[in-house]
Amino acid sequence: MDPTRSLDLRVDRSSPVPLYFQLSQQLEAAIEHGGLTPGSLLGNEIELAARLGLSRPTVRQAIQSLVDKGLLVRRRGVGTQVVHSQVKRPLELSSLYDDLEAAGQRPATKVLVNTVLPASAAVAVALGVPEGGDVHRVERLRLAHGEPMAYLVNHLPTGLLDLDTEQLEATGLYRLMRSAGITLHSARQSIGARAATAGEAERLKETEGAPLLTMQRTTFDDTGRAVEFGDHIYRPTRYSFEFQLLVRP
Amino acid sequence: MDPTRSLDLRVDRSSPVPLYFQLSQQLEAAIEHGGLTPGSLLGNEIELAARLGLSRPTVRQAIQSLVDKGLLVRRRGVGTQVVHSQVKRPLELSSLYDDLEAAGQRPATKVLVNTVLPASAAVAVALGVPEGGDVHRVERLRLAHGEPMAYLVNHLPTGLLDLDTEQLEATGLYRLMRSAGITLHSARQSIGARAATAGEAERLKETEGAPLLTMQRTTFDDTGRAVEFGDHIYRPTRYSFEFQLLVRP
DNA sequence: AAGTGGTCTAGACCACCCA
DNA sequence: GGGTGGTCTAGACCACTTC
Repeated sequence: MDPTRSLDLRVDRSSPVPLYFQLSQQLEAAIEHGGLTPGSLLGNEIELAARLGLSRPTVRQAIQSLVDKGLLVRRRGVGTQVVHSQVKRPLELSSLYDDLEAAGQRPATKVLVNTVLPASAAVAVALGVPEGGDVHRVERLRLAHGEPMAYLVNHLPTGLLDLDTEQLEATGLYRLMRSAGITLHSARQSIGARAATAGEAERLKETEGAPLLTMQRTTFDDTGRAVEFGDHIYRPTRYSFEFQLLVRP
Repeated sequence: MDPTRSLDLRVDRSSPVPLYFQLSQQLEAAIEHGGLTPGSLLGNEIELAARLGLSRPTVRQAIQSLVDKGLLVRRRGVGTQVVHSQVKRPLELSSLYDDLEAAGQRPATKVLVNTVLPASAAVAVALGVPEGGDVHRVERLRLAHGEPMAYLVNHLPTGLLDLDTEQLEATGLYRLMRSAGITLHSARQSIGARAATAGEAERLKETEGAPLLTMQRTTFDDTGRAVEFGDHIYRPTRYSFEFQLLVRP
């Protein structure tokens, strides 16, 4: 019992890293690497706090962060248990570029359009800018192994970001935004499907009428400004949306 | 400044509802109803705590829960701000039934198959049960306004739940599971698209080759057991997946 | 320099679960 | 009844932002 006993947990009080974070990282690593097996009960919080020389609230904060990630479950009167695996990561604001890179696909991007033009009505509504005002428009073709995977149309407000075509081909849009100091906060997404038009079919090497996976997304920064509106189509034989959801308690 | 001053916040110490929760509910209601407008800065935590007769950690817990919901943003050295709207709810483990009901569509369900049979290899892997062992299989057609919207195939382990056909037609599977005492914890989803087969087209009143939206989902309870595996197809002209994502800080 | 949130402590009592 | 997590207090010091 109390598998944390054999874990060599320790905190460094001279580190600038918060104590609760040091602890949660070590517990997460132990869960990842098998030191804490699924289903096992952690020892109680008070004893754990005493062993580490921490206060109980600090230990609770560490444990709570792992509960929020779905790695641990607490039951009153019972204890804290490691979730029976299969749970990996909750959904993040995913970037196709990052997804492909994580899958070892070495994505390539062709920037087809990179311009500034007047906002259409739909774009103006999505971004919260005046209709007819200037917005960036970027059209990109994303390829993996030389095969087209997705056709990405994005609109962005002007003045937020330099949209350099070379950078757009070297990385993803989200990384560009983050490195420009934009703090992404939330996004509203809609995923659907429809038949390819003749033009879409040609760009994606599909046939007219072939099923396409579609996504529309508006992304907001932490002040609530819309910073990006995307209208994307994917070849469903090459791409699907995979994600993990946590039920909020 | 400090718009919380005009808000008539109060807590009831005789209530069994936690104080931090009482406070977070009142703040959330104020955000919802316009008492706290987007962008406005809440007064500082210490003063708020003093005004309510609470300790600072309790007030922080209330505020933190709204930060987790994406309604507030904290900035060190600055203060706590109401997010500029447009943010509504983060993604939840959605039930098609609930989604339709929320949209005022009064969904109808036809149970086409409700049986127990040996698990196929794919079902066995998804549910973590032995191949060839007994599992429930449920096939349902979901309709709105008399039009078919989705064809739902679900497999469940036996022994968890009574699957009564009448109840399945009156409500959603998730509600049945919850009322059977199952605590849903997480789900792994995959959303894609493909062309309809002849059989699928007939069931959904589409034509062969028409684009379909597909979802596969495995749902886990809080012990990590797989409690449900679903393989669903949707008519993309009638249904799309809409959701809000929060970026984890 | 002043004000904010971020972290941390050392206690306390309660509600719930299980034997 | 004994042990668990859930809630709560009244302080303290620090890091960061803004002026």
